[in-house]
Order: sequence, then C-alpha cells, then structure tokens
Amino acid sequence: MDAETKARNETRARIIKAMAHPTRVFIVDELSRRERCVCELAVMVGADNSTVSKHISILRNAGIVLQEKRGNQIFCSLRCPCVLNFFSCVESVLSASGAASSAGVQG
Amino acid sequence: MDAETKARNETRARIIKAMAHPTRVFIVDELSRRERCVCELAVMVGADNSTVSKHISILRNAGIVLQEKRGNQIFCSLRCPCVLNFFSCVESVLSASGAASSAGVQG
DNA sequence: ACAGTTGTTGGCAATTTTGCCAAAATGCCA
DNA sequence: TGGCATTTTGGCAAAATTGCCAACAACTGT
Repeated sequence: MDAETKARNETRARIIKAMAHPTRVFIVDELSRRERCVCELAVMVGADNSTVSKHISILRNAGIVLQEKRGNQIFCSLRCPCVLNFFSCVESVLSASGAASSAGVQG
Repeated sequence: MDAETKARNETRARIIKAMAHPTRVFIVDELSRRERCVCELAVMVGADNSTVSKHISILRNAGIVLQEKRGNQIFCSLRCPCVLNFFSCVESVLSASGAASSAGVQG
C-alpha cells in the first residue's frame, strides 16, 4: 500500500469515524429534520452541554456540520446531507443480515 | 430520546464504526475490486495475519463482508457493496471543506 | 504421520475515545 | 454594571480500540 493510498484511507476513516458514535448519529439524524442549537441537542441526548459540544466539534472538524452564531445561540445544520445515505446503507446491511428486527430499524 | 431511537442509533453506530478504520477502509476498497484471502490482504496492509483477521471479523460481524472457505484459504468478499457509497460521500465532504487536495483524494 | 500454510483466538500493553466537572468566553437583558 | 444563558476548553478517570506475539485449529502435500 503506497503512501498516497495510505493517506487517502486515513482521511476516509477520519471522516467516517466522525459518524461512528450513537450520539453523533442522533445529532446528524436530528439536523436532517431542522437546525438545532447545542443546548437543544443536549436536552434531547440527555448528556452534559460540554459533552454534546465536543461531539459537535468532531462533526464540524470532519466537515459534516456547520455552525452559525445567532445572538446567544449557535445553530447547527448539516453541511453535507449525503451522510444520511450512511443510514440507508446500514439498513441494507441489517436486511442482508436478517438482524434488522432486533434493532428496531425497519419499524 | 426514547429507547427505540437509542437502540437504532447504537445499531447504526456499530455498523458505521466497522468502517471507521484505515485498514478496514483499505480492505473494503480492495474487496470492491476482487475477492481476497486473509493472507493476501495482510501482505497488502503490511500487518500481522492476526491483526488483519481481527479487522475482517469486525467487518463480518457488522454484516459488511462475507467469508467463504475454499481449501486452505478463506476468501473474503463484500456482502453489501453499498458501503462503497461512504467513500463518495467522504469526497463530497472533502470538496465542501476545500481540503480534498491535501489528502490526495481527488487525484 | 509429518511439516508447512492459513486463519482464528487469547492475552497484554499502548493508544484513543468518552463523558463529567470546573473554568473561561461571549452575548442577552434588566 | 451585574446576573443569566449558551458554548467552548482543559483536565481527568473510565472505557474501548488497536496491534503484536503465542498458541491452537484446519487444511495441503509428501
């Protein structure tokens, strides 16, 4: 594996990894419906504000999420909605595995 | 976030996480071209056989990769080629970030 | 039977990730 | 100006991930 291929795969993994956490999956899913500020997401997730802020910074550094300051709050939105395709692929994987029903994904 | 949503996001994250490592990205990319046995992939990756075997087992448990035993070897192939869409989305993200050139993804 | 190849598993140390608290920065309103 | 809400950052301990070696299992060919 040459250096260029190595760099490409590390870049790919870095961005995919940004999507590889339940809380961040939730945030992306929620932002696909409407923009939200950090504190709203924190309440929905049920975690500390700082925890959610760090999750969002991971998504922002990956280039997946945008943040826009309006007054006291910072509203988050999806920069690249194509990441939502991850979820439909996940459902394909689960269907092929015959394990979808146990995770409530098909309902 | 209700229990069903929580379970769904954990399932999604588990499968996306299987794709969130440079070595596993390489394996999936390589299997999109042709099937390979573990030892071939280990040579290409430049890692121990056992290390690659564990990476493949993560992909297999996620439902992304299939393994078929033929003689002495076990050949791996993609069970769900839709995971390749992850890569094109990654390139969209990089294009939007204007950082694609620094990672050699566009070349 | 025996040696060699291939693949998996267990164990372990090093690294990374995660989530909370505390503290600081910014902006709103009175 | 002072109090309050929102967000980020640093620090830290707990948890998860990673990669190697050693051991074991399965198959091939002699």
